[in-house]
Amino acid sequence: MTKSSCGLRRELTVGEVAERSGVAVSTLHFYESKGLISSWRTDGNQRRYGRDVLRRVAIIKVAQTTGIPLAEIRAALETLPNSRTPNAKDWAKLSARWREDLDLRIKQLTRLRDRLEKCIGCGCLSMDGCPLRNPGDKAAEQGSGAQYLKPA
Amino acid sequence: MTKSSCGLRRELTVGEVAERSGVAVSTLHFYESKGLISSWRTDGNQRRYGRDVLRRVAIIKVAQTTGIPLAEIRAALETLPNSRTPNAKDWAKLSARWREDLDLRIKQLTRLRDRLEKCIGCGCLSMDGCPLRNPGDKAAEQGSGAQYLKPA
DNA sequence: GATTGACCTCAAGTTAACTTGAGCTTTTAC
DNA sequence: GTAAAAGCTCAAGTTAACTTGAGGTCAATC
Repeated sequence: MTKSSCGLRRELTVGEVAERSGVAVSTLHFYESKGLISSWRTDGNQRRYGRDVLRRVAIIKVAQTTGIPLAEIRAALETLPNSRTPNAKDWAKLSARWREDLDLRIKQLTRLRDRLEKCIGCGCLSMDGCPLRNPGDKAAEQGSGAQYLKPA
Repeated sequence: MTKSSCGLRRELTVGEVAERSGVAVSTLHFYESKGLISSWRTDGNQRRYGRDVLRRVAIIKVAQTTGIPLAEIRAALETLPNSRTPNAKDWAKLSARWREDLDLRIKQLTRLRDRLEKCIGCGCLSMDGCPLRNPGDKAAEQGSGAQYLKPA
């Protein structure tokens, strides 16, 4: 902080990124180990980040609120160019990708809500043919873990 | 199955419940251990379930698709009377409770989608004041685990 | 120049929601 | 009446997404 009063210093330390992005240092290490973000090292082996890491982290967190697992987020982030700093267009593509997911998820939840309204009071929920139980409930059928919108 | 051709036999074995509800036997054991469902035992120590367990399981699975954790689901299920078999009104109350959650969740996701649209392409995402990052992002700020709609 | 705070690595712990497995008992079916 | 199928218990394993801890280094400060 004292090192330079220039607000546009290029490199960020892990602590700075943590503070500005609101995630723990350990989480940043973790994300890096998972390939979600990247850094380079100083002579003393300390991580340094480019400013776009802040946006990446922001995106990661936003995507997570929709229920998208890190693996999916990682895959999406990999579509960003890593030879150059991603520009507005690159981010917009990502945005579009998730917008679809979000739209789908919203649609699913809305349908679910309407069915809930219709079905829960009646007897059909325990029957095989209940619209609440059956189509659209595929995700729930598949074993463990948190469900989320399917990649496609 | 052969024991009685009467479709309305009261008691269900764990295997029957598993088959009809689409969850594994181990999952039913697990739910029971977590207090989400209950059963009584035969002389031979085997579980027997009332028919309403099917509805409970259905409800559990439906609630899970919205991202509600089992602990929350359990709490909601506890509002059901356990002295008697829940009736339509009881289930309707549950329905209402989750309907609110669903509405909220849908609203959140919709807002998120709109913000994503507006923000991701521009530079604000990396800034503290970005509407995408800040209000409504409380859930994401709080450490680990899958985020979901807050109980209230 | 020494102390203190920020970093580093790597292993292990944590929570949710289950699944798998071992070893043993009950039922059902032929 | 016996063998296979279905159950039971309890412990341990699994995945995701992190956190915590131990033990050691780097760097900014008085």
